[in-house]
Amino acid sequence: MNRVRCLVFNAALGPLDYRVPAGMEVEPGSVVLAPLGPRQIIGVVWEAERLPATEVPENKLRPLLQVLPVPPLPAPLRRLIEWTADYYLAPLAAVARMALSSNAALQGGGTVTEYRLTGREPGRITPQRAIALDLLHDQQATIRELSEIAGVSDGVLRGMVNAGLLEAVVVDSDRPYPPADPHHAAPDLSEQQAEVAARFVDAVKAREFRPFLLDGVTGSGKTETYFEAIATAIAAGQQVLVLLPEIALTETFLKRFEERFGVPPVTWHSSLKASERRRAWRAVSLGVAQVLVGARSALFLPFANLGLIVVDEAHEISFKQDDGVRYNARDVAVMRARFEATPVILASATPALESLQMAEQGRYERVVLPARFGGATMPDIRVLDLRIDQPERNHWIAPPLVEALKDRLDKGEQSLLFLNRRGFAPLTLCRACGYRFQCPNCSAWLVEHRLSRRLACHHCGHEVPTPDACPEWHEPDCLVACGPGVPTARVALVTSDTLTSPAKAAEFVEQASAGAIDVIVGTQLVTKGYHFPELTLVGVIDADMGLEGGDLRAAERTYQQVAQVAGRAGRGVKPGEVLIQTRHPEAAVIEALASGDRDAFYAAEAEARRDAGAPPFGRWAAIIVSSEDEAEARDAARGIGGSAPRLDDVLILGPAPAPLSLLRGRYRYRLLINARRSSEIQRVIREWLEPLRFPPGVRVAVDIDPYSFV
DNA sequence: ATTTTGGGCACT
DNA sequence: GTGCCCAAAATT
Repeated sequence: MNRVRCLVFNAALGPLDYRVPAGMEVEPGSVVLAPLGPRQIIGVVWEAERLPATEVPENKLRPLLQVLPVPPLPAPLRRLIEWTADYYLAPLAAVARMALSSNAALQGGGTVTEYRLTGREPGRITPQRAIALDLLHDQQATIRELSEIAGVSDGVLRGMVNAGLLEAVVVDSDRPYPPADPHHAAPDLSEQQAEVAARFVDAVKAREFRPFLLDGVTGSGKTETYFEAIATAIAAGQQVLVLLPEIALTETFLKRFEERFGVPPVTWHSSLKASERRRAWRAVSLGVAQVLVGARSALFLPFANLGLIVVDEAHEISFKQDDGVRYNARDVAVMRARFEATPVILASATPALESLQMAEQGRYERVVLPARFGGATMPDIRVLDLRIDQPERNHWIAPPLVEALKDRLDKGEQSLLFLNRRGFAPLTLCRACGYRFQCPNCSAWLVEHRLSRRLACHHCGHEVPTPDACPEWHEPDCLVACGPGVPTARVALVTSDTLTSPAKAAEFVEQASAGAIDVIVGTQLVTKGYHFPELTLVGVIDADMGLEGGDLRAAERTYQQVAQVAGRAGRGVKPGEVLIQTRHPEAAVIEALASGDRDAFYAAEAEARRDAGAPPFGRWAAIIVSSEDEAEARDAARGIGGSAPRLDDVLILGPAPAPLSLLRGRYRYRLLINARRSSEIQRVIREWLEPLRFPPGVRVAVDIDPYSFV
């Protein structure tokens, strides 16, 4: 009897055993269609040999229906999935699912039918058709995607197909990508760059696990050095995975890649169309995609022949996934490199303390690129004490920064204002009573999107039209948006809300490079990747944001963000200037920034972390309990707290309402666990939670090494 | 997660 | 007995 154990998706179930019918060939990693009750679900064969036939009797086994026409998940990826599930206390199936991230690709090659406007003169035009005609210019996608884009039903679009307004285009999902040429434009490297590149190239040639920490200031030419490693890998017929923290950054990367290799790399991010996703997934799994650049979800793609992994901006906290499987793509990337036996390069101008510590222990090879490439100098950094230089009422910018902005406007140079807060949109409040609008589903304030005249929640997407008056005061026009107060100028907003796609990012870069923008106002996004020669002034609006909050990594993040954004100034021939607004000029972070003493900052930060038992010297974990019913969530959390193990080296805090105590309509409570570096915190939590049972509707999630503390 | 089941209850 | 609602159990 041929029995296999499968991970099944679509369900919160453990592995299930199935019978392999005669004539069907499966092996570990095979993607299969299996019966489950009356349904059919997709699963992966996980174990095929030496299964104990104990628990499920032979006669209960049902036969697998089909092996899907894709290569089995390779052994190194299966090991990675098991490691991730084990380390982050996540269900195996949930992790494995991340590897099968294109349902369409699982059906094999073949074609997808997409539609585009024909440009024919419409005869009968209905309001819905007018909307579609207006919004679908230059779009080509499936009916379902077009109806999403235009906001009309698919019936409208099908009607337009019949009326000849939309035409079908058959797209082959296995059409090859144009090959990248490792010798297309060999770069002119500095001596230092050449040395670094040679070390990477050697590691790729040796095809062994070697983790590198590439530590180089902004503008030192890190990208060029790892491009040489990429060239070596693709010349040897291997695949390369490049992870970037934000999809908005890919556009700059794509340009540089194309200049070096002649063609853009394959991309992977959440806004890919189904047909693109299918094409990329298949090319990766068949081993024909040479270089794939993507966001953290690309990490679990089933590469057939991986030869190198690069994690750029490796310090970025967006590599930490904060829902579903809560993994840190930076760390998992290193594990993947270990299992695949390839080098991995973590590149950053401001490495995470954890990464520096690994380098110090000799577990990562630290590679340093100190000089700014092309002779550009580091900008002058000046600290503005907001307690002395106070901004005008309802404005954020201190007079000296306003003066500096005006000066750049007069000279025709560009400025950048950096807000290190989530979302730029100004807070809308009533000028009379101070009323603020709160999201009904989340414990968060709504922020204004001025273009659409709507108030929106960043967490759940709840939106309402901006009202004319405060609901408490009823005075018309009493609502004001507290804005930055930028002097009259052509201003561009750069946030993850405005740059939602690579195309929009490209448009912004083009405008800014052409000098069509005087002042760029942005959040984290603007801190890296962009290179504008006319940008000579950087203003940091509020360097203190988060410093008082007690967040474990607040100081490090502030340091990283300000150092990165400062690196935007003076990248051309003109020298740059950076003004930092703060209420705490005496804080270690601010002093380190002002004096440019990076080592002093890291030393102070390491000391603080050691005292707090925080990573990399101690370990934290969180247990998050959520339910739509607040009392139910609280009771479940108390139940967990009540059965907490008493251990000498493990400190358990809470339960307390989680930082976002209401998120997407669910009430959340949290317990925090702090333990020594050497303790097996995962085992403790597993044994603690395993015997507990919760009412349906209560979800319990574990976050190993959480990033959001506030 | 989704579907099936089975118990309790009102109604005929 | 039948229909209906809801909670509990099963899904290999």
